[in-house]
Amino acid sequence: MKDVAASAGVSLKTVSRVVNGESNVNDDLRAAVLESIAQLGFRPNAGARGLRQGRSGTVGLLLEDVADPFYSILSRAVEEVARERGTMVFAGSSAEDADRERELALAFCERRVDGLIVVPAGTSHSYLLPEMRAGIPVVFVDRPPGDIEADMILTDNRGGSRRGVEHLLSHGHRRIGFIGDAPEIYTAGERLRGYREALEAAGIPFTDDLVTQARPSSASSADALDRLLDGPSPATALLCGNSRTTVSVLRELARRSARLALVGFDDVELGDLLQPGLTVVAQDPGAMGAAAARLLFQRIAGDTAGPPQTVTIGARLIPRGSGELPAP
Amino acid sequence: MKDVAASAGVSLKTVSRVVNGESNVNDDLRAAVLESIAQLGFRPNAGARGLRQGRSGTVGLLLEDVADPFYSILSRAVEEVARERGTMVFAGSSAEDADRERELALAFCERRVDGLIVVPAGTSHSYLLPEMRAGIPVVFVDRPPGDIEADMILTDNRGGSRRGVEHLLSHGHRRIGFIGDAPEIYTAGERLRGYREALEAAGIPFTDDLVTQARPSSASSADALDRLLDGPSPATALLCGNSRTTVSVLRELARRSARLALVGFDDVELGDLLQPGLTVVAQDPGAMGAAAARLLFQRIAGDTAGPPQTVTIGARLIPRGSGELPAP
DNA sequence: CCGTTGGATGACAACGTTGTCAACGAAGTT
DNA sequence: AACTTCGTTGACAACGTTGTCATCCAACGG
Repeated sequence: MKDVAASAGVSLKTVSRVVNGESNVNDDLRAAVLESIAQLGFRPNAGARGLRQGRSGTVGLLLEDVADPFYSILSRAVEEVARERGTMVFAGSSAEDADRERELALAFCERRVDGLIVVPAGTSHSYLLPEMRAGIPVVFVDRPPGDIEADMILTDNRGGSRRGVEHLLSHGHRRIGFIGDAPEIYTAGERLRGYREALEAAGIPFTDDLVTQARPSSASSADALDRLLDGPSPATALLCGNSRTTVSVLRELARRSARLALVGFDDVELGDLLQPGLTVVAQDPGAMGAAAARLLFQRIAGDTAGPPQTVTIGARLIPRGSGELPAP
Repeated sequence: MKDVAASAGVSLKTVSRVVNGESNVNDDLRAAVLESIAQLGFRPNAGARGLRQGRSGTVGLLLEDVADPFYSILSRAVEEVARERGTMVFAGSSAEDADRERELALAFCERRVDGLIVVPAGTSHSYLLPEMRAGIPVVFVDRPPGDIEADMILTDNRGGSRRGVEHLLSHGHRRIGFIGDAPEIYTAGERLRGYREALEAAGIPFTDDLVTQARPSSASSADALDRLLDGPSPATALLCGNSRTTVSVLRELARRSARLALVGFDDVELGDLLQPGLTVVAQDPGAMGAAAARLLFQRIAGDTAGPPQTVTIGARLIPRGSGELPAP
C-alpha cells in the first residue's frame, strides 16, 4: 500500500480511502490510485485490516468429519451464507475426539474468527466460555453443548424416530428392532427415546432385547442382527439410528440374504437405487447449516441481547420400499 | 498480551518469549507469565503474529463443491496434512464457475494464505501469476490450470478409462458406449481419449454413434441411452465418464428395467450394495488431496527451485458385478 | 582487581492497515 | 473584507505481535 501511495503521489490514507470505496476522494486522485493499484498488483492485507478493525471476516466450522456427506452438505450451506457476507470459512474435523475438538476450536479462536459453529464431539464446552465472553459467538449444531448454555440448531431426532417407527407399525410390524449409536451420543439417545415413545403409544411393551447401542461397525451390526433375527420370535422390522449403521446393516443383510423391513435415520446417497429402495427418516443438513450460519451472523452483527436460542429442524420420512415391506 | 506482561510484572517481549516457548527465560518468570496467561485467558492473536512474521499458518482450498463426496474426501486429506503442520484450511466452492473461482482465489490471497490448492473451474489462471510471483505457491488438482505452468496432481484419467474399456472387452463386449461430461472439461476429454485408445488397440473402430458428451443430467442421460439402445445394433456395455452420469444412468436404466454391462468412472458410495454391484474405475481423492498438500507444503517450506511438477495418481478398477455382465 | 563472556531482559521499531484529528483551500455568509 | 462552513487530504497513532539490538548482571579468566 505504501508503494501504491508513492506511485500515485498521494498519502497512505488516501489509498486506504480508495480501497475502501469511501466517497470523499477527488475523482482524479481516485483514478490515479486505481491505476497504481492495478499496475502494482496490490492486494490489501486482510489480516492487517482485521487487526485494526477487530473483525477478521472469518468464521470457524468445527465438524465431526468434513468428508461425511451429512457434514459436507452442512458445510456447503454454511459456506453459502458466509459468502453473502464476504466471510471465509475455516473448516476442521474433530474426528469425534474431544481433545481434538478443543484444540481446533481454540486454534480457530487464535485466528480470531468472528464466530464459531460447532458440532460437539466432547461433553464439556466450558473451555469456550472465556472466548464467548471475549465476544466470539458460538452456535452449536446437531447436538447440544456439554456444560454451557448457548445457541443451537438441532434436528427433531425424537419426532423423526417416532415417525419412522409409526411407519413400520402402520405396515403391521409389532417386533421392531432398533440399532443405534453409543448411548453417550446425544442424537442416539433422542432417537432411542422416540423409538420407545412410538412403541408405547401403540401399546407395545418396550424391551431391551430388540435394542442395540454401539458405535457403528460391521461387527456390531452383525452382532445386533444375530440378536434380532436368531430367536424364537425374531424382529420383522428395524429402525437404524444413523446412516453408518444403516449401511453396515444393509451389507450384513445382503451377506445373509435376509430381508426385513428397514427404515434408516439419515438419508443415504443412492438410497433410491437399492432393491428395495431404502426408506429413511431424512435430516436436512443444508437447512441446519444455513440456520446455524444465519443465527451466527445475527449474533456477530450484535444481536446478542436475547437468551440462547434453540432451533429445531424437522426430519422427513421418505418411503422408498424397504420400510413398506409388510409384516409376515 | 500487554495485560499479561503487566500482571506478571515483565516486559512484552518476555511474554512473547514464553508464548513461543523460547528457552532463554528464567524459570520463575516463565511460571509467573504462564500463571498470568491462564488467569487472564490470554490467547495469542495469530493475525498479528502473521503480520509480523509474514506467515499466516493458513492455506486455501478451492474446490468445485465442498459437498461433493469426491472433493470432500480430498478436502479431508488436505486438512489432515495441514493439521500436522499446525495450519488451518480455508475451503471454498467455485460451483464450476470461473468468476467465482477467481473471486475466491483472490479472497484467499487477501487473507494471505501461505499457499493455495485449486481445482480449476475456469480455463484461464494467469490472474494468479502476480500472486504466485509474490510468493504464494499454488498447486492444481484434478485438472491442469488454463494458461500457466504450475504444479499439479492429476488422476491417470486416460489409463483408468482404458482399463475400464479393456475390462468390458474382456467380457466379450464389442459395442461399448461412452457417456461423458462436456468436452471442455479436461477430465472428460482424457477419459474419452482412453476409451478410444482401448477400442483402437482392440481393433474396434471408434464411432461417434456410441459417444455422448454433455453435462450430467437425467435428461442428457436418457437421451444418451436412447441413442445407445434404440437401434439395429444396440450397445451391450457402457462406460460412464463420471459419477453423476453413472448415477443418472443407473436411475434411467432402473426406470426402463433395461440392463447392460456398466463401468462407472469414480467410485460411488454404496456401489457394492446395488444389484448387481457397480463396477467402477475408482480415483483416489484422498491420495490426491494428500499429495497436493504435501507438495504445497514443500513449496511453502521454500523448495521452489525446481520446475513445476506433475504427479499422476492411478485409477483402480473395482469389479463388483455390473462390469462383468457378459455380452449376449 | 579488571576485562571479558554469556545469558537474561527489555526498549523500540516494524509488519499493513485504518480511525482520529488537524490543516488546508474553496465556497458561501455576514 | 472577515468569518464560517464544508469537503479533501495527510500526519500520526494504534491494532498485537516479534526481530533487533542494547543493557544489565553474574560468572569467569588472567
